[in-house]
Amino acid sequence: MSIGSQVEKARQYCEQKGARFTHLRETVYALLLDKEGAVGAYDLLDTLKETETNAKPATVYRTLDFLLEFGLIHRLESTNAFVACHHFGCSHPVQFLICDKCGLVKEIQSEGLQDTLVKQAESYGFQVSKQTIEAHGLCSACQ
Amino acid sequence: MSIGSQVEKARQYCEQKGARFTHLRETVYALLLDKEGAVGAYDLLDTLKETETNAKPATVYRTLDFLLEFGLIHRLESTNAFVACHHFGCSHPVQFLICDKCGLVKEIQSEGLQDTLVKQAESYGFQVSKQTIEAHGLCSACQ
DNA sequence: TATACTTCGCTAAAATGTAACGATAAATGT
DNA sequence: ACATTTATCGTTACATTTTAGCGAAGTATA
Ligand SMILES: [Zn+2]
Ligand SMILES: [Zn+2]
Ligand SMILES: [Zn+2]
Ligand SMILES: [Zn+2]
Repeated sequence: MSIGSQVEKARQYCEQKGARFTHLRETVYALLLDKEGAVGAYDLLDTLKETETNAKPATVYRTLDFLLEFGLIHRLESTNAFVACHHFGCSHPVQFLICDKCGLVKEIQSEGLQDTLVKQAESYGFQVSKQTIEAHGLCSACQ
Repeated sequence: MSIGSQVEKARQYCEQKGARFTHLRETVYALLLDKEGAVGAYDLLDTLKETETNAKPATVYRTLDFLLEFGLIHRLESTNAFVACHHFGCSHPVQFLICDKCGLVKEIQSEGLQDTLVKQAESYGFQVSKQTIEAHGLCSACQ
């Protein structure tokens, strides 16, 4: 799906939920969609400055917070970076394959993985509310 | 196992590998063993300063780097915190259950979980070298 | 318009993490 | 014992990542 139509989908999703998909939010989301991999907040800030000349760290973090809250993007804990989600709306477990050579980030949804984790946790009496699964390695192109 | 004997086990493990288990390293490892949960680097620094008056951020991070390298501790990516490993030596996948209420961190080793992730990754042609699995939620005592 | 609410620009600072360099201290070879 | 090498430590300074606070500007609602 093209970036443009993905952005439109995001706009409709936000407005349907009563949230404003402002120019900043649209711009940042589009920037992230434009990448194969994840982008750090300050790299994002540098890019953003090209069009939004008065962008500051707080600008980026506030915008990222919004996008995170509405599930339009995810945060990679192992690299302090952010990546666009292409299928927001459907609540889904978040699992990533991260290539340490080319930076590619592949978001997967393995129900099996999710189930295995939740079952393991239950066997310890533990109730899972949010999981972080990030596998680092090499993508097929980089091996 | 008591903290003392766990520290001794660590000392022997390090020396057997030709590494020096110095006073600083022992102290930091013991501090981490003494916690149910994970500790941030600067909290650790505050505690460390009580006995090592000239400890600085670099002191802590260098020590943590050593302990990480030898597998005596793990780093939680989702909370920027460190937790002692009680069964170093046996190479094991690293998976955590983290209670968001009381801070308890339970390290588990589910081969099934590891296998499921690796198999999923392989189906995308992806070769995993290191995985991060951290499940947040509530422990049995906190539900 | 009046009102409430959200977003934004800006400043500052907190929290987290590293690089660099010389001084000690320990291991190694003679 | 002595010199040589290596690892660790103390210190300083800096880099990176993230958040708090405040008032101005924009937006919805009545
Ligand atoms: Zn997603
Ligand atoms: Zn790659
Ligand atoms: Zn472990
Ligand atoms: Zn708990």
